[in-house]
Amino acid sequence: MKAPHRRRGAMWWHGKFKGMGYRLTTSRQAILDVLGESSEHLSAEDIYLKVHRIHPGVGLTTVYRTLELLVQTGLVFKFDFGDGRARYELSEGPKGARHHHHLVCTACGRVVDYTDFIDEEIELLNRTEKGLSAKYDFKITNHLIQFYGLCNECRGRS
Amino acid sequence: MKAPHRRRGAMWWHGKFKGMGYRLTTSRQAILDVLGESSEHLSAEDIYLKVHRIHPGVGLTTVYRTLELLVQTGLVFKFDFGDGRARYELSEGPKGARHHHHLVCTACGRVVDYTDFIDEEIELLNRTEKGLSAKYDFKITNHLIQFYGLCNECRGRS
DNA sequence: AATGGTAATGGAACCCATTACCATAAGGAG
DNA sequence: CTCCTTATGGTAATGGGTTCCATTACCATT
Ligand SMILES: [Mn+2]
Ligand SMILES: [Mn+2]
Ligand SMILES: [Zn+2]
Ligand SMILES: [Zn+2]
Repeated sequence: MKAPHRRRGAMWWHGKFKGMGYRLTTSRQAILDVLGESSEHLSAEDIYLKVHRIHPGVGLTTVYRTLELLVQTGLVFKFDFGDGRARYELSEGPKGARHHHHLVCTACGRVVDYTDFIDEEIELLNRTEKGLSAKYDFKITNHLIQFYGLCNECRGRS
Repeated sequence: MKAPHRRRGAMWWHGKFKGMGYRLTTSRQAILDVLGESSEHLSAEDIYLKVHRIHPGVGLTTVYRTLELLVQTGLVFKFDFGDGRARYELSEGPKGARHHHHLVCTACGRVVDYTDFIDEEIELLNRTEKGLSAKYDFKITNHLIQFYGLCNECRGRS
């Protein structure tokens, strides 16, 4: 049941984490694990509940604190899809192959990950980032791209 | 003081609004005016206060309701820059020349509008939107692009 | 093993932007 | 003017997210 190859994945945080002077505690491990295992867009409470099933001692406050920390260090992305809560996603797995953008249905809230067309996007993004960095003297570290519209189902009724 | 050329601008909502069966009331006018006159990223309360100076009768609730309506009809964009409140911006003036993207400093919250490099972006966006529409059967109506980083000032201290 | 200082934690109190209510005031068609 | 729908404002409630503070876990030294 427990995918054994996860063990490998569990390692790659270690470096980045302790490297920045933070402790890799059980709670933090647990939260990272939950994020690593899920392919959905989890809210803080979602994560809290999942973590809670295995580590009932972990409090919601710690989840919030840890998430903030993870976002700060760049390990996790924080999104706002318009329902009142923030959503979190591991920024990328051991192999940096998870980067993607989002497609959001403004009617039902459905969110679709997509990685198609990224090649061209990446190319342009890099150029744009470079240009913007220079012109506005910003050190750009990240970007957010989301498309909004109506999914097939929600379009199915005038 | 009152820019008289605004009169012209005030007209173009009329159509879209009444066309959709909504009344163009004084409150709504006032809110649209405030949005049209400001070049900043106003929060609901910002708008409320500005409107309040001229129309003390307008309540905060109405501001929220109106903003939601305006967002729904596409007249206004709603943004989340990471401070706890939503920000609103007229989607575009009479001449559709205001569309822009954002550059956000993750340290101090500064937000910069930019319209440079948009040409290429638009080109790619259109292609991407077309592709995504087809592949995921989404009717794409809008997009959001933001770059995150550190502004010159915030970078000025390790 | 005992000690001491710092980082981390949990639970409850709190904050505050946004919503839900509900009673009242317009707007407008006939 | 009358009836009916839409819009409004004030206030109470909601609910994610934070702050506080007393308690623990961690780690390096005596
Ligand atoms: Mn995603
Ligand atoms: Mn802007
Ligand atoms: Zn939908
Ligand atoms: Zn800054």
